[in-house]
Amino acid sequence: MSVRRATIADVAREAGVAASTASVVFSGKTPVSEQTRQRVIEAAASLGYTGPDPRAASLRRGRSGIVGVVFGDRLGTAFLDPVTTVMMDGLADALADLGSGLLLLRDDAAEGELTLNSAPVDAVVLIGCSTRMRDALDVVRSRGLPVVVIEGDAGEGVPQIRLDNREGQAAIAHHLRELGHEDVVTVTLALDARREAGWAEGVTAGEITVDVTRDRLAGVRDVFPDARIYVTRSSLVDEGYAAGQAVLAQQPRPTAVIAQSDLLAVGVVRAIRDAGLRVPEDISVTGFDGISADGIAPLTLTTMVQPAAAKGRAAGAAITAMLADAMPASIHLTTTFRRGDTSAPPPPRS
Amino acid sequence: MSVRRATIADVAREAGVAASTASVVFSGKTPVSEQTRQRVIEAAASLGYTGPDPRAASLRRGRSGIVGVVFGDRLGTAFLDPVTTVMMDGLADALADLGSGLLLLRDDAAEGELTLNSAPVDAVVLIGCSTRMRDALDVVRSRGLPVVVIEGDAGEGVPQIRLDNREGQAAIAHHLRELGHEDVVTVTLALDARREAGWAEGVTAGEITVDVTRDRLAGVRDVFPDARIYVTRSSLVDEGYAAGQAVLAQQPRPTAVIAQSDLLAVGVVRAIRDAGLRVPEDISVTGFDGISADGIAPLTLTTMVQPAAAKGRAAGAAITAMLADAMPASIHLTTTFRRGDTSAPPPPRS
DNA sequence: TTGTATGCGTTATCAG
DNA sequence: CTGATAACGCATACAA
Repeated sequence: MSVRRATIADVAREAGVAASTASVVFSGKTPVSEQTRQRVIEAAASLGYTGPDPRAASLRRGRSGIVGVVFGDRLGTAFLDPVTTVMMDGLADALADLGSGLLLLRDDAAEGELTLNSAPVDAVVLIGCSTRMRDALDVVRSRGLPVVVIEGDAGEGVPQIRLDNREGQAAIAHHLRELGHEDVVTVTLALDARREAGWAEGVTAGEITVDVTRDRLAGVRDVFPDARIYVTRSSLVDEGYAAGQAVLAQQPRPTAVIAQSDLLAVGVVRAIRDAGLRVPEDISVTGFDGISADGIAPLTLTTMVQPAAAKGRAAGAAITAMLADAMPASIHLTTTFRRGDTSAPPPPRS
Repeated sequence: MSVRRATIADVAREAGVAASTASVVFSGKTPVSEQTRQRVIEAAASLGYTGPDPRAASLRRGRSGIVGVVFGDRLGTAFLDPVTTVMMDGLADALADLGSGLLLLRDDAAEGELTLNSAPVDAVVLIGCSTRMRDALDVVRSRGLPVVVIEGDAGEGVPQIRLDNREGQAAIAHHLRELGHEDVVTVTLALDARREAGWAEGVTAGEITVDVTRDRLAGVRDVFPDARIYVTRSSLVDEGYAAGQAVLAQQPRPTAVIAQSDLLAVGVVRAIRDAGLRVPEDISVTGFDGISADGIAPLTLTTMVQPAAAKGRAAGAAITAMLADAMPASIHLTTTFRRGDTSAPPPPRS
């Protein structure tokens, strides 16, 4: 069956032209007379030639048309997060304009797997910034590939796509303070790659390697320096539920819970309801992200809405610029406050 | 900065060995004396050489280590579906064992974009089977690439990963019939690429180009030949909600709704509740997929659970086999019934 | 507008 | 265990 595939040389011979001419017919980079074009097309058809071999073309051109996206998580976990999903969609859009495809890569690739330095990519997008991401950065640097970091700090020379996580989270905290809350708990995303869940009182910024977590926590502390802290492993409803249960077991019980993501917030709300308490009458709950958070009907979450698709598109635009040898500036996107009905004044002191 | 990257030839010269020897040091395919290995490693380090250029390597080897996955939808839409997400995770796992990465491709790629025939892929996974998928199949065939189809029929010679959609849906229908239901509505996924929503009474199997939709509908009709049919555009909670509203406007009102996906079912349940009716007392609702369907607490959906991750893994295994020149058999996975509490006997006739 | 020559960076093969 | 050689399939600069 696949004895040997026809090459452009075969096509050229069949059509009676030079290989370079045939090549040009397919790339369209140079004018070709209608007559020879036809001959080449026909020859190709008769030989079952369907266009240049992408491998050879990319060696010659020095470009593969592929952009690598590196995830810290398993793919399934990453895409479980609606923010990531929407962001990837924006990224795919922007890259489609560039004519590039998206190659999914993990940063913990084992021996023999396709890795950042065995993958034919023209550029790389790093998401988040765990410790392992640093290694990824080294690889990318030494290969001289353009790289953009979303929600993480990769040092100078690497454009970033950032969000005003601290300011946004502080805005939520202010909102709660103005409602009269004084005793709040914050439920955070993972602090580091170890991903352990539980109470973490005296944690300092230096111990937190995940930028998003650190910045949002700082925002809370700007307003509530003494907020108790419950750490989760990742942004999942179930994790939020467990956190909510832990919070309810606290004495005294806080009057508000500031969750670092909508998914976590949904879990917290559920836990509160299942315990026979009411949101927001007994406890207020806030989220972060502004995804459509199902599952707490008829309530809607008080949250900060982030432009997730724009984040992806911005990354794509930055990549486009870098491939054109321009050095794009880092981009700072902002969140907007959305008042839902999960926040209200605290219940009267008992 | 990037004046010119070092090549393996530079490294070999620096180390005082032949290029082929240096190559072997990196690939590990042939024994090399410890001494020369060291020399090569050092030479590489001093030149900043980080390993073979993937583009050149893949041209030479004839393999890129990349598997393309073709989606009919936008990426964001595809990953909005939890079944797809989980399946992709399984696929990524299986391919990681193979050492391959996942390239995301769309089947409606425009001019200049990276397409199935300009992408350096070793094999292809097609998901679903819209009409456009047929074109994708032609391309893949003419390039002689191994291809696997998930939940679609690509004709002979193409291994399929299938689900017992018809039998599974019939099992649900039987369950409802045994509870005493006689008047049911089924809320289906999209019939074709046009994706129009609304009632579709006399639709025949021939008019349905989406295999999943057709098969599940057939399952319903095996038990309820006269079931009314409401078509949605895609598997989303909101679509299910709209469908639910349409169903409630029907006269007479059915006693049960068979949704073709859990997400649709959740939407239907919400619509019913918002209309002031109860599930399952007034109307029973069933789903399909067995994903963790949030949003109808405290109920859990009566549904058919499908092995989504296994679907992805099976596809990966099939690809692995084909790349080893074996022709894998098609794989038929089965769903299992899960009784939740959204189904109950119909209310007494009024 | 077409053809000629050259090299992109590797790695398989085989002889030593 | 090491080295010489020959592709892999194409696209570009340049000459005709």
